[in-house]
Amino acid sequence: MKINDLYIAIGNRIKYLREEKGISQQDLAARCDFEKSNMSRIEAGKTNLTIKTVYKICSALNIKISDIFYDI
Amino acid sequence: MKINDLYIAIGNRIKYLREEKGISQQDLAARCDFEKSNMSRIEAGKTNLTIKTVYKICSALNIKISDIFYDI
DNA sequence: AAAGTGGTTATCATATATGATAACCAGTAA
DNA sequence: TTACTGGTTATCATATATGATAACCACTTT
Repeated sequence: MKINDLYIAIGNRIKYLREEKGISQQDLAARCDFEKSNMSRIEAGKTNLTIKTVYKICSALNIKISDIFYDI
Repeated sequence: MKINDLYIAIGNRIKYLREEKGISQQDLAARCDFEKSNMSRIEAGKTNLTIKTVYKICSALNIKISDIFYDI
């Protein structure tokens, strides 16, 4: 897998898990303490996330980090 | 879990998986195309890894990304 | 002794993730 | 119409991860 495809897969996974919880991008962003624009960037797979950011998102979604990488 | 404990847990996990494969830090670093000093820093949990770096390490160890976060 | 292996720590420059702001679009409600 | 919600994109400053180098330690081998 190419690295950009990995970013996109992670973004898609976050989007899927977020929608599963029925919350909006801006809600999730608020729970993570950052702006909705950044959440959009993340879900679009436009950034090479750090573990800290993944951790914030997982905490906000109340899931484990491994849930993000399930089947990746 | 505090964020620094997460970094340390990930570093420990990488160390464990590396030793399981019976390779040295410097070998793993070489496979990842970076210096052994950086590998030491990573295993010590002194850095907030990016996905790209995790990906390089997993590729070098021939494991899945989710293996790094197993039980974390 | 000298050389090699495995690992740690400090330091630096450079690339880039993050956090923030603003402008924008589409759809819906008042 | 206006206002609100949900999302996207561009841009910027600042913080920091990465990549690299060097010095160092302990241990083993020659």
